[in-house]
Amino acid sequence: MGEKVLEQQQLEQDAAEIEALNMRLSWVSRRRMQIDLDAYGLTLPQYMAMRCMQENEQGCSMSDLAEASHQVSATMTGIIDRLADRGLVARNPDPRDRRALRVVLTPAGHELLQQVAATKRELTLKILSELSGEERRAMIDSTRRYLEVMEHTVRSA
Amino acid sequence: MGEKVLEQQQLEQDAAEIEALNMRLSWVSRRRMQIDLDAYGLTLPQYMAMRCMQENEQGCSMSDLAEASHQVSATMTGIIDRLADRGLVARNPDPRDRRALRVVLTPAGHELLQQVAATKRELTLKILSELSGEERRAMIDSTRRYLEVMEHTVRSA
DNA sequence: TATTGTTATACTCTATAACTATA
DNA sequence: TATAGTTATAGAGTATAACAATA
Repeated sequence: MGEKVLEQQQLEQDAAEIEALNMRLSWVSRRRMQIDLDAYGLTLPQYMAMRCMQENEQGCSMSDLAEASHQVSATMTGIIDRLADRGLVARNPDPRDRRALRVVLTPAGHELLQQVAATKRELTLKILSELSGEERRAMIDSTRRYLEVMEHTVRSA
Repeated sequence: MGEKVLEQQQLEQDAAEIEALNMRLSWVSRRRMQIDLDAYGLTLPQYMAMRCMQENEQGCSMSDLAEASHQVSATMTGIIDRLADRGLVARNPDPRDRRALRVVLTPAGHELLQQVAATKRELTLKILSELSGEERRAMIDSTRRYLEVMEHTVRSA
């Protein structure tokens, strides 16, 4: 009975720990984002859609938006309806394809996203101020590494 | 112009990086949990409620369950209704207080949770097998540290 | 024929307000 | 009077299936 058995035990123990931490992290980070967005009357799917438009100056098709948030396009219709009702986004025709749309942020939409960003930045800086520079780097590196493997398994699922 | 300015720039840059990573992590870990649960026809709120009962042998009151998932009790009624319809949980009377309930897992509920745990464990081990023991420890430590500060800011929000 | 997007429908989660039964 | 839980109601997100317009 050797190192291999001990190694396996350690692996199982780490797995249990990772699972517990991940469940809490999943909850708390979702909760944290929702708190940030509540103040602006935005839901998470709405924010995700707006961020997608922010990164594409020429706008996004409904299919683009659906794919970016891993949803079917029928779901996206309702989300964009509600954002459009509030004047945060607009459905423009696609000059290249008369079936498609170019959904874009309105000036009000851009303005709102900037306010959200400022709020989030303030809270992030508050968190980070409790950590040393080294701790921050360690956190960033291991989070990135963790994401890599996580995203790999989600994609292949 | 000295170290302080450079430090501040580094802090801002780290903040931007943390925010981007956190958003992806929030999404991917939620997605990952949902994939695991889909196979068993469970939603995330249902699973959270069942886990709460699993950790309390004598059962949970509706208020306990609501508080644990940060929801109002009226929301919990619907979630427990659906679990009870499937025979996974049961509403028992509380002998101490005739207003209250002791919601418990049925044998079928326990059985299902064990199947879910096995599935999750298998995937977790697959992820961890791609990392060295040192990498795993680093990940666990920094995730725990990250959670600490995150949970602190969520609680105080 | 295939694709883009919407409509119709149904289910789950979420919250608020009104209510019943008990403490 | 206060608390535990449900019901009624409304709105948001999610998916599937059927559909219109266009490619």
